[in-house]
Amino acid sequence: MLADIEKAEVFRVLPPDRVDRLRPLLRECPFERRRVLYFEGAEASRLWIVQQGQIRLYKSSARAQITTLDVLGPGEVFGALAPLEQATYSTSAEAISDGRAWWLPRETFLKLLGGDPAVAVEILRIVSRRLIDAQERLRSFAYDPAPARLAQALLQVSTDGKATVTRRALAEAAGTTVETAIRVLRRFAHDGLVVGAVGKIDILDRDALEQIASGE
Amino acid sequence: MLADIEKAEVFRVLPPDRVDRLRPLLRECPFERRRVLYFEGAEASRLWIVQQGQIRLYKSSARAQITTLDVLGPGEVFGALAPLEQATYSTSAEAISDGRAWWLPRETFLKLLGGDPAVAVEILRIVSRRLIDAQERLRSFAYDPAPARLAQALLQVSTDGKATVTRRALAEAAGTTVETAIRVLRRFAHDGLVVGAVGKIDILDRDALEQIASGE
DNA sequence: CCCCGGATATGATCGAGAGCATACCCGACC
DNA sequence: GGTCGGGTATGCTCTCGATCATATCCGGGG
Repeated sequence: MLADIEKAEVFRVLPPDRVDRLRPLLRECPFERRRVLYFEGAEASRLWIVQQGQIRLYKSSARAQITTLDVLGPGEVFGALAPLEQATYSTSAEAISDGRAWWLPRETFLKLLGGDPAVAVEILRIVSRRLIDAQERLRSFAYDPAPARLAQALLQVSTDGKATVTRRALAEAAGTTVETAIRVLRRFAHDGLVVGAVGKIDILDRDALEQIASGE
Repeated sequence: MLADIEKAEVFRVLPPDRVDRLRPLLRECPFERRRVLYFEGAEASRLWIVQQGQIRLYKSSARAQITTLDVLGPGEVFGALAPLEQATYSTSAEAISDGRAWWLPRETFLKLLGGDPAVAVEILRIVSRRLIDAQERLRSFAYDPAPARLAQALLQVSTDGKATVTRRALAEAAGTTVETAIRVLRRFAHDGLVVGAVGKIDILDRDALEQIASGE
């Protein structure tokens, strides 16, 4: 839970008085698990900031194939980040837990961007980091086998050795199928690397997983 | 060939006098085909701008597996784009033709960024677009079969129905092997979609290729 | 002129993983 | 208590594409 937007990654850089002027412009929006905040292709009218809970950004193809691109937690921004002409969301956004978000109109955000280099540089920093991540995942998707990608996804979502995540969610983050995710995780469990339960995986041997994640 | 940097995507937004002050800070650097401008992981000390020729950004894994992430032409920027603390290049950059580039020191660029919202917003626009592309490619790599990815790569690099590209280069852009690229392109040729030569592919049926690229 | 490296081409093999079917478990809800 | 849906589990099959091997063509350099 994030008490205030002054802690959010976008607005950290602003002096307190600037944040104060911003506060009345923000709307709050509670969301429940599975709620889709927006779909890919819709008009990108809002910049969102997670206050509480988690949001995943994903893309879907034909035949219900889904790729999870990013999972965001409190303080992280998403939505109408790009100052591009064609203002449509490039991904869909779905809540993976109950929570709460702020949003502000794209226009307001763009004005903010153009008015203050600090904000623009901060957003650039955020987007750059995501680009670098995406490029690394691209390399991984091109050449790493499914177990490596699953190990990466698992390490990614785990916080201190524990991951609350279904096999399906892992599969969608790793670009594979539920069946493969289940089989690979069973093998990990058999080899003593993890212990699995329903919707939950505990990591026993992080080093070994990292080994596998980096391609043996 | 780009006559002047005022046409480059980064500096388009600057008024002429700002560009004039910038000009003395730029260095020129000629490069020949296959020259590597920098390697992934090296200190990101320069922002580069293509003046003439083409540069590809790529990542390599173990066993000489290479993924081409982007191909840049005149006016496009690359290199130390991200205002992050750990200033290392996140990809390698190699010339795929003879050409020429400008560069300016990362510090100079960062000062420029912080000093002018217009520049920061422009860079943000560029990086955002690349992020959106990378995300779409990620989806594609996760689920599209090799022929679809190859068709995409071919359409990407072709300029009005003609592509000057080797099978290997296409394979590296599509995340597959040379052999597969060759076989798939042969099939395309057999089906009358393209005609191939050494280092060159002409598109005959763009619609059909787009059909295949989007997953049949 | 010969040699070498890179590009294209093609055959043979083989395995990872997708796809499909089925089954079990369990919590939610009627 | 019964039903239903989602998550996990497992077997079987089959295809795509990676891998390995080999061959041809061609341009450039000694």
